[in-house]
Amino acid sequence: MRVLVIEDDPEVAQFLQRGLTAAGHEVTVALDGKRGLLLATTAVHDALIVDRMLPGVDGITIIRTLRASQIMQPVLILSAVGELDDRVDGLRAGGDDYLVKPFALAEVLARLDALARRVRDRADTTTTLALADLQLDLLRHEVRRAGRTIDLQPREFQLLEFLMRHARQVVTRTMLLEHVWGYHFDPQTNVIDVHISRLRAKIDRDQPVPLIHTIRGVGYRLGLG
Amino acid sequence: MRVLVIEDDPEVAQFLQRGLTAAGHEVTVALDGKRGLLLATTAVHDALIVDRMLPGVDGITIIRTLRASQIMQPVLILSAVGELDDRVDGLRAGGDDYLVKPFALAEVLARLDALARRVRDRADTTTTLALADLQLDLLRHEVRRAGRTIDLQPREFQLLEFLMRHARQVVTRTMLLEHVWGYHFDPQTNVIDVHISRLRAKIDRDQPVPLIHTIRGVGYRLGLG
DNA sequence: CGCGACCTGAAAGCAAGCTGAAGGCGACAT
DNA sequence: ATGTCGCCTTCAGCTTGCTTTCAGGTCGCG
Repeated sequence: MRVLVIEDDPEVAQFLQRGLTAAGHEVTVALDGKRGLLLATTAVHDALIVDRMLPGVDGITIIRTLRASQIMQPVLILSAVGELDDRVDGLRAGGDDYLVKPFALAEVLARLDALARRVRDRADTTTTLALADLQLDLLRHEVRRAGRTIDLQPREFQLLEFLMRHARQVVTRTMLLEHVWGYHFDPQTNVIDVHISRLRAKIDRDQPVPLIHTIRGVGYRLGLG
Repeated sequence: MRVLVIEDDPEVAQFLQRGLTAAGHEVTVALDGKRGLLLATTAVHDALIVDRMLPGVDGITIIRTLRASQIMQPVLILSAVGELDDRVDGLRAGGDDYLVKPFALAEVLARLDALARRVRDRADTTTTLALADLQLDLLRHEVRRAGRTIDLQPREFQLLEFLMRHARQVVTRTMLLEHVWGYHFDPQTNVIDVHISRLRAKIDRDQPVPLIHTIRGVGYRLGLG
């Protein structure tokens, strides 16, 4: 696991570097906020450990900046004892966990593992789209509703995939034509209606709760309610 | 900015009322939780200041109830000193910021501003139009008033969207004909009246505060008062 | 190479429900 | 008091979307 440590206290920094390296992680250390931010945005890491108090760019600011740039690596925040407001601010800014100095190495490792696990879980779900009791496995090319496997035609599968990637949002006919059919014009036929109808027959038929909803004059929406 | 203060200590309540009013805000005070919840759900506010400890309905309960009803006004929580778990609970329940007694007026004002800014930013990115307890989600094509989902016809939706994009402004009949109907002439019928009527029936019926107002001889205005 | 199964998209019939026109009533202002 | 303006209801026409059927094309298998 590649870990970036942003910590200005050289003693703490070295302690972390040694401990984490010994535990089999690959560690990069930044001794001030500016350099830390640079490394965080340019190099690749699996997790960040950031001190709350830093010279130059503040720890909270670093997290905020990263989150604003859609960089979602897990962040473990370090803080001096008893800084109550810090804790709240840190978590609000997008930190994932909090550790108060002084801390034991074992604790750092444990929290790091927990963060990594959380991220991994998140990553696993990217090959699988899910909504309510409907699941779509992209790798196995398989669709399930309420536990039953459902056979879909290629076009139907594409259609459902697009709908699930935009779950709960309204999807217009134009969007469907563009992304599912690859048309950049209106074919002047009711292809969409037909395939929605076929998809409905397989997904929603015999189900107590329909998932495909028509928004008259606009398009369709996949979701509850 | 309209602020609802829910605080049972009359001294603190008065302190806030005076200070906020002096700073140009419009302040409503509720001295107990029950009345506070009533006001929060019926009247319209830009922000709430809620005491953590209240007789009757608890502060955390109020927040939870509001959030469950999809009322997302920013909430600033007040709490006695050193109640650490409270702070966490409050934020978990959906509070936006925390202030520990005793506090300076300047701090209240600063946090209030910060909350307002944050909410404004949030609104920009989620493509959601909001006015009072009325929300219009363009992405999901969904309208909610006081937490209840409302079904609108396409034309009604367009009409409401236009009104919300010009909230608090007077919208003339000509503007509506042009932007909602696409007419560049007067159809000599009462189409607008009809649809305003239908919209009112869905938006304002059974609501304590009407949002659609007629400006006789001019047009309509969406807003309070 | 030929046959058959199957997928896809077009067309037509049908049902639902949205829209806009008209008329009567009520409210407001002068 | 009276006229004007706006509100609400009704109703018919028509748009919109759903479903079924059919034909062309493709792929796989023998």
